[in-house]
Amino acid sequence: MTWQPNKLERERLDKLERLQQNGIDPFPGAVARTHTIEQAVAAFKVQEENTAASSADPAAPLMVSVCGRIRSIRTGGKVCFADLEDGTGRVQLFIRVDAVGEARYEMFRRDLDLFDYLQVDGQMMRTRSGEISVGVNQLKVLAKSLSPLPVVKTAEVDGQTVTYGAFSDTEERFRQRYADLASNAEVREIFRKRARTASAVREFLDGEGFLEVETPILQPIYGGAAARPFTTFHNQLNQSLFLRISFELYLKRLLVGMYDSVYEIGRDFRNEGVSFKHNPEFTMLEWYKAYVDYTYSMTLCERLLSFVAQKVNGSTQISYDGNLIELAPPWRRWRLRDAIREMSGIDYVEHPTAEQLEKAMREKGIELPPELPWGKLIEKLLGDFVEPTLIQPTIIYDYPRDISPFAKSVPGDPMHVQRFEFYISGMEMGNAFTELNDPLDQEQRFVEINKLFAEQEDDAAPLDEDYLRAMRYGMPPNSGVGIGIDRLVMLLTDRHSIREVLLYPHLRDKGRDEETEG
RNA sequence: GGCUUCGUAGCUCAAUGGUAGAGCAGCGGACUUUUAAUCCGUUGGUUGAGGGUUCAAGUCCCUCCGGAGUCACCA
Repeated sequence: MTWQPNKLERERLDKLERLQQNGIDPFPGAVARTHTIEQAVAAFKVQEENTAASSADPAAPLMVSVCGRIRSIRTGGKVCFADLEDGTGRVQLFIRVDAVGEARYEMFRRDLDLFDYLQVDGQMMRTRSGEISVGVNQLKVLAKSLSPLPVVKTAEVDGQTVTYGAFSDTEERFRQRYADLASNAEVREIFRKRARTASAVREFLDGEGFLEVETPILQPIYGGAAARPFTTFHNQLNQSLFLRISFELYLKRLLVGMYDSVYEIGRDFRNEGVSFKHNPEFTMLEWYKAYVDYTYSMTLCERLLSFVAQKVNGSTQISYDGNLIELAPPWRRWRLRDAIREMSGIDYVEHPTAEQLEKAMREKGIELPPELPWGKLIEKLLGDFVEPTLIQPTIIYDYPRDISPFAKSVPGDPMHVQRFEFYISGMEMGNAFTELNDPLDQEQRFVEINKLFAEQEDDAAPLDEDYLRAMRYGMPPNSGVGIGIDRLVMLLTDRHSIREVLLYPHLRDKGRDEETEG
């Protein structure tokens, strides 16, 4: 134990001791709660309405026992007010010395602190100013809070809620997420929405006849996306393993195994830089469905996001970064070539080699690292000129073949494949193909992509022979989609950093020196 | 990884190179319907860490740690 209590904490330790000396267990076990705070308040309102309607004899007092954390205290000589909060809401406590007795009243004033957990028994009532409260008859400490949380106060000023002293230090909020959650109710709401997002996705896909599956996170060969992996090691098997960078290849094997439609929601790991939209581990949704092509997937994406937004926020319209965004179908569909031509003035089809396209881009004054492959140049045009403008949901489709090794060609167009990405608020939200199911073509693509990588002096993903073997048994035509769930949650909660929608975003280690001391 | 910027009391923030401060919280007191409760009094600091310049450093310089932003990376 390396805890060195600060002055405030020592004060609380003293109170803890006083409670114990008075025979009070500050961390008792059993709790008899009759209502959540939300339930207690709701039941009281119902009772009030009934009483008003009947205008007969006043109803018997509504007795409740509620539990929660003390969020604020306003002490008086003979009467105290406090706010108690649990996971469902907040209610005021009205504590009179005559009701709880001198001893308990003094205990409350002297030895209880903000953020202690409390059980109170009493009747629901309204104070003179009309505030719904619990008129407390008995109170019991459930858990002493030894370290103080930030004290947040709010006030109504000109109809606006103004917050004072909110816990807002980004770093500490993420390092001590528990304190962030305890202190900031709106942060708790983010993760409720996140949970609703995941369950809405499942509800929708289950309803469409998809089967939810789980595939390996530890993989002997990684693949299915363009990313550097994390590596790890299995001691007993004496085997190097990779944390998956996508689910793609394992899910498509299941189509060979004759499941028609499968999906997985889970964690991907990519050993790359972090940014407002990148975390080393993130939650991905991928689905694959047999006998359809990417036009079907476009429709399903539109329907899925509308459904999820409706479930999570009660509307297909969302407000993000000050923009009103309509998720209901149909979304704009824009061919990649047209989008780039229109926004950048460059028609890459007229510059069909990397050398030609690079020259055209440099003539436009675009700065480029040397020797990018053709498809990467096109991605750069997309990222620089098109992506930031795509505020309303937009499906960009038909991508260059050389950066899309798992997508089927556009018939009669050797340059393009049946791939689309959809963008909302300038952010890539999903990536989809008509999946390549020709094992000979797939092998050729693997070879091509590895060659491309070799030229870039980058590590290519190892060739997955087993995946090719699976495909040789026969894979039905199909289309698959990958959607970043974290980014979707960002959209639905109007948060502009992925860290805000991850309970424990990755942060650099801090204070290692302190640990080595002990 | 590059560049920019930030790090001061438990929390939110001040402080021309010149005695480190405020509000909230805490502690003591007053108050039987308060609500950012109010009123009186009061405690609280290795200014992220280390070095340097200076008579004097929270402030200027260097290194390191951490955060944020941005660029790069992200078949």
